[in-house]
Amino acid sequence: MVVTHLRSLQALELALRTGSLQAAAEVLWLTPAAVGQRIKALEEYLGVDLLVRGRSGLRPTAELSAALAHLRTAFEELDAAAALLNLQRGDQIHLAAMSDFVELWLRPRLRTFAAEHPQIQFCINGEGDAPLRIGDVDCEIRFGAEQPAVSESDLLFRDFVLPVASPENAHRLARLKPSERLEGFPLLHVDFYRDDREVPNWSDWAEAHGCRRTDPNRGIRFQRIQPALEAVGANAGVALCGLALSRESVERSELCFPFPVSTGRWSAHAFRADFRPKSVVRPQVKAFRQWLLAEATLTRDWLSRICGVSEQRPKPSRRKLSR
Amino acid sequence: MVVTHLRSLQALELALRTGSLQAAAEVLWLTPAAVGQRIKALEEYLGVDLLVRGRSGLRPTAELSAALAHLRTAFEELDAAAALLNLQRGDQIHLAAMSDFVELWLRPRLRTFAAEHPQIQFCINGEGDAPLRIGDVDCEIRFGAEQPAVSESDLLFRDFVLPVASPENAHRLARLKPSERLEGFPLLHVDFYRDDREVPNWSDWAEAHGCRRTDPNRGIRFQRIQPALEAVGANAGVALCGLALSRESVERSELCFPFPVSTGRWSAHAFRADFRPKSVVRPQVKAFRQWLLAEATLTRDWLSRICGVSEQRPKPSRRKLSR
DNA sequence: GTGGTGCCTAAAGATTATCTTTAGCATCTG
DNA sequence: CAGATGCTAAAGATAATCTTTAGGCACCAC
Repeated sequence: MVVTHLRSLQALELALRTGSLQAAAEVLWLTPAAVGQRIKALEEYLGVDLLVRGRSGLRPTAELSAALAHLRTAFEELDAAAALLNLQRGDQIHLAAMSDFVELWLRPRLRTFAAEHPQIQFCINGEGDAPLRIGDVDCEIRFGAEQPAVSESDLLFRDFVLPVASPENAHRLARLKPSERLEGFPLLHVDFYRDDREVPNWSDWAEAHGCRRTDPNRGIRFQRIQPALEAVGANAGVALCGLALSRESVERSELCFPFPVSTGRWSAHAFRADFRPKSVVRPQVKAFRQWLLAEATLTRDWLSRICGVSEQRPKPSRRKLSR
Repeated sequence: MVVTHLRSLQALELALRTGSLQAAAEVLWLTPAAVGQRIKALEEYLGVDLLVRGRSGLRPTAELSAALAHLRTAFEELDAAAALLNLQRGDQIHLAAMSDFVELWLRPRLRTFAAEHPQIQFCINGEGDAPLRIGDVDCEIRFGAEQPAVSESDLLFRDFVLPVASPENAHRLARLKPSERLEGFPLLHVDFYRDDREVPNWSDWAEAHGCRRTDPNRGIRFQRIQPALEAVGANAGVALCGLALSRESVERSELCFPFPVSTGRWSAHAFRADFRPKSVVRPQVKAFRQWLLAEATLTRDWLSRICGVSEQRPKPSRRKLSR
């Protein structure tokens, strides 16, 4: 009187709807083998074959076809109920990330991930496809020091900070002797890196590289990277800023280096992703994390190439990221 | 996009339909605690209460009530599909048992079990509520020796064999000296016990108890107990037959003992129930087994009282029979 | 043919989910 | 107030379920 093998029935219906065990497996976030097992378990229980596995898709057997219509509507109804209950929450990933990171780095790259996983919805800092659910962040991305207390913390990349300018300004500065370039030139201050012990402010930098400048700490201050870069682009001055989030601008030569790359410094802090342990078991989150680390590696490698000096590699906190 | 927590949703819907976790637990063949856990797991996943546990039944919360209609139809459809797939097989118990045992002992007693478990259907020797499925017997009941190879074999009870007669004949015989009672009196032979080394035939019995009788092995022979007892009841003669299946006849004095009970013998063989290992895990089968053993114990105890001599107790093959 | 690819299956072991058990608490009832 | 009834909590046991890895089979291109 009570239906058993609910998961088997679900796999069965989905396999027929999608046309293959593989496709069903993808939707169910399982391996194809698992889907086959689900179905086989039911077939063995009933002692009857339910699915004809042929080339060019799957077909229901005669025994099944009578019941198939009921199965379809049943799972349609369940989908409807699930939608009302917001049960598809599993497909939603909630991020909290600094807006610089989101706007400059994450959002442009996220398109590739979204293309591969159309059903996954994001809620980033409370906005996005997925509705906001307070206190329910799956992953927080920050720029800071290691926090040993946070178990599932991935180091994405450190930043590489050096003077940057617009092409015009860089060209203008290039005509001056390095030691004279800053004198009288407007300096932009990015407070984003203020707490990083390795990142110099203009005063430190000028002194370290024998560059003359009066009142090196005066000038416009920016809390965030993006407005600072915009100011740089608007020829407002030269900024001491990290490149990690600006690969595209650098590659399009919108952002230039008025001083040798060797005058730059790796940050002590790094962009890090902290995953909630409870979230990290979800296959959707696993997939996102895997993708995030892969993208971060690309950025890290690019940075290393740019600055000519390999960043000290972080000890990779190896964790199973498989499905 | 794919519904998770199917079992939780099932428990939820069922709890609301039946009005209590307990009732739902019974239908699901679970403990109430398990049903509560299922529902709670979903509530915790969603971060929302779904069920108001109040006195006088359960109520859905506002969050749930919108989805409830969909859940209902979903599980109705699943029930329909399950019916077509014969998925309710779990509620069917298939028995193979000697017809004597079925007709004389099991069938009258089975009413009490059926009353407690209305949803369970039986298929006994191919007949009954449940459709026949060959090669799919959950339990076989036989009269025979222990078979060590059969793991899940329960000893129900041994038989106690002694001369039995109808009230009339018993009364008639009582007027003769014990040693003369059989001479000229028709003897009925029950071949049911033929292979049992402990059960005497009339020849053995007559000799053992100093009872004169010419040609003690002649007379009508019966393969089964029931026809033999019917013949006894029809005053066809006196039979050497076991009592285990005949409690009701004895208690209604339809079956009498023309000789002292001390002339009876316990059978070496016993009525045994062999459960298929695969079946014995099913809660329905567990429930039946438990009931069967309890009923068997009643019969064994009654037999012991009747014959005044305690049967040697079988070593109880202790196995977990709990839900 | 021959090798490659896509898709399903098999077997094993690992990992979870799920259940039972036992105890506890609150509410209702006599 | 004692006793029932019904839900909940925590722990441990059990069983379902998944991943992994390997292998088979059909199809297809070369």
